[in-house]
Amino acid sequence: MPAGPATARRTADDVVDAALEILSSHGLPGLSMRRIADYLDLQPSALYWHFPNKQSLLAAVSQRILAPLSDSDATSLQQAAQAFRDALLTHRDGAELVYSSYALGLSDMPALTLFEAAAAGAPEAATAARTAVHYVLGFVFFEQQQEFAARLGVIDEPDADRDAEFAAGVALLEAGLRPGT
Amino acid sequence: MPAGPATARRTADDVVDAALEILSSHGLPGLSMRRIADYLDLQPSALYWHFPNKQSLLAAVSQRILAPLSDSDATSLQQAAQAFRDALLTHRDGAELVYSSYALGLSDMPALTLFEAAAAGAPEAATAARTAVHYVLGFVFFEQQQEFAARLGVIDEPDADRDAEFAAGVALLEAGLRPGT
DNA sequence: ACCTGAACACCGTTCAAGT
DNA sequence: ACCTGAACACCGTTCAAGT
Repeated sequence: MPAGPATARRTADDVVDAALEILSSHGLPGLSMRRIADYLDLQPSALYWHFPNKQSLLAAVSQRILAPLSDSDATSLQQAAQAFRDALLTHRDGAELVYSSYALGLSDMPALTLFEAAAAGAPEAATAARTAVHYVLGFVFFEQQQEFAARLGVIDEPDADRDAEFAAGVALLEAGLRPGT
Repeated sequence: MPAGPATARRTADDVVDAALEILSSHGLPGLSMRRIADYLDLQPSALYWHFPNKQSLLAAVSQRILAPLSDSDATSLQQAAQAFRDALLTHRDGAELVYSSYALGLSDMPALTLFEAAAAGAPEAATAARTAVHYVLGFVFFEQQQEFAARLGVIDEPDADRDAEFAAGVALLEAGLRPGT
């Protein structure tokens, strides 16, 4: 039973770990196959044994970012939206990465079922769930791009009341769901 | 007064024209500086006389995509959202391009003022306008990515009732604005 | 089963130099 | 004022070959 770095072979999960690390440190534009390989002391071509291409690697990263949503016990749209946003904010550029993978049909969207459950009973539950997904993804994407721009000094300051602004948008959706209240 | 292609110098507007042409034919991933230069019979480096970098060129493209909104006479959220979506759908990957430029703070967002005007009077007009911008941008981004995936055969068919689904989301926002109706 | 090495066809950007 | 030519430091992906 040999040991040591010479036999330290990697799994697909190790690759996703490395990608998440690089995502947080360099952002989505800096998340290259070559950088992931470097981080794992591998040649870039080695990654193509674990994943057929970069998109499917990114889809696996997306799934991992959204994994915490499985443990969510949200019972209202507000709680579900907050849990979704928290998961996206955990890694730099999380919203953009998740959004692309989802739109390409390469990963499913656990937030959708969470939202549907939270809106259950309302006549427009399905529409509200989809609308909420777009809203949260869009809001956080915007939020994270602003963080990046602020770091570069391109724009002045990140908005102070982002939590309140986020909640206000969700409240509007909730109000639309219960027209008589 | 010399004539002919030897003196056919280009303006920044010509560059934006070329970029829009390439966006529609090759999509955002295919919109490279080198391809734009090729299209204009220029060296890639020539573009850097007209724009300091690719991001600012993209911001100019974004402004042109949104230009039709200035002529809009929308008086309801529904009308404003429809005009916004139409502008984004006019060019392939329009939503993604506009979204990034906007989030980076490189271009302003005419749809915001359009939405605010349409929601004027309601207590949550400002929040509704921002929420609607995220919703429309997110919806169309998703829609255009699905078109791309469908073209590749990755997913089966584009959703049939996208117009109705889009309108339903907007209706939900409008209902949230008028809680007693 | 998992990886190396080398290659292919690309990128954005800079900068001296031309006209 | 507007552009060329050449270079720099990158990309994703393929594929034969190694262990």
